[in-house]
Amino acid sequence: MFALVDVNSFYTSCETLFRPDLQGKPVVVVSNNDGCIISRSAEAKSLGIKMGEPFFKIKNNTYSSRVHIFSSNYALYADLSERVMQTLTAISPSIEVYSIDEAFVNLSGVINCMPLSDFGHEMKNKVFKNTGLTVGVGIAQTKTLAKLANHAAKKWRGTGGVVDLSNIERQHRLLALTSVEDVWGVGRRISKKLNSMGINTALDLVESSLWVIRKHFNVVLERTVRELRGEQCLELEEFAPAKQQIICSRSFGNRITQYSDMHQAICAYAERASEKLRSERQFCRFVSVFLRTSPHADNEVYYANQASMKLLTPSNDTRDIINSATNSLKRIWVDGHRYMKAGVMLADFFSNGVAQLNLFDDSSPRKNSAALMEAIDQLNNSGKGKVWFAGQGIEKTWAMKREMLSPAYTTRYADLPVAR
DNA sequence: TCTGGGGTCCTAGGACCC
DNA sequence: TCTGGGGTCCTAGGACCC
Repeated sequence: MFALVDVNSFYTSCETLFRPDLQGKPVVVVSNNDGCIISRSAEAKSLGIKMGEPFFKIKNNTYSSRVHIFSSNYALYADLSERVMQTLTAISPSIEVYSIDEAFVNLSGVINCMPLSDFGHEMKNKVFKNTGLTVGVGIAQTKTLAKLANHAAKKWRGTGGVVDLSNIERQHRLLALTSVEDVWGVGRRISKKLNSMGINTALDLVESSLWVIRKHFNVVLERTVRELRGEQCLELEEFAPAKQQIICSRSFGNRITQYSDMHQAICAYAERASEKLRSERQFCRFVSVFLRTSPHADNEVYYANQASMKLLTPSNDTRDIINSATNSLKRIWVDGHRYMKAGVMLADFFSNGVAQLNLFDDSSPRKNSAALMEAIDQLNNSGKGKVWFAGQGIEKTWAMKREMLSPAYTTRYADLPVAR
């Protein structure tokens, strides 16, 4: 048995946690660069504010003066997420952290101690006690069914935020009430195609033949159907598998038109990507850079391009990554565009041990590279100060917009809330 | 004026091998 | 006239997730 536990309106709840005056009011969090709505309090939802809606479009709506808006504060959300996960880890056999605000919990053996829904309430109460955040809990035989149960726990107040789907009849009743697009793994495209085949509810999907699903779609959807039937196809992944790619990309606060600005941005992204790579204890051989103008600007020529390089030897030295990223940038930069976004992608990873020197590589690996990178990472993680490579510059005129950012309540001494 | 930032998996098709 | 039957690896693109 699995439980899926997730925090209600996670980002928004993190914000109101430290602003009790805003509880019960419409609150939203917008994406990086203050672009789109990405989290809404219940009150904001009932105003009709949609997920993913561009912020500038609702800015001047009649209700907007009543809505409290926050820029994304990932330092805050990541810290609170960790506290939620720690609480769940402490009381359950094992968990898989699935995203910043949700986890699958392994419930094996729990049934010998107490009814599963009681355990669900216990998780909910413990998380609330430790963090002040409210979670929803869905319990079932497979991950996909647990997701469905969680969905129901959110939707119907009478459930008290916990739904146990162990009972097959209850399962079928819920399947009949759920439309296919609310099933985990069924997105917009597939649900449209399913609808055209007369498959509208999750129950329709469960009752359709596996052969037909496999023929018209693929093995992924077949697995979803099996999971909805109670056949476990997806395991609990307690330990995150090694990443296959690392991307660092951002939209710019203002459009970039100067090469020197773009060069700075690419250096900054390359540096951040290298940090992530080292924290994964990996070395990469593939470094790619992309940039693009706005796809929404009708009166401008759209330009998007990407270039990549293969390093002769796998590396996680920031200097190597910056070198090859800026080399690629030179090849795709075109004057005269108003660039909106750019990024750096790393791939083709090697673990420490298998990094092998290239027979024909003239340049020997950099001396003391590992020690230097470790020193930099330690300085930057110590809270004592920040060092960076000169390429990214000091005045980052291209940096993203975060005009409504809340304090780093839990991760910066100066921002600690004061209790009176 | 203004539209996020990450990821994964699968499939089809091309190039190549014997 | 007539052209097999296996494979592998790589890439691009499409679908999905949060």
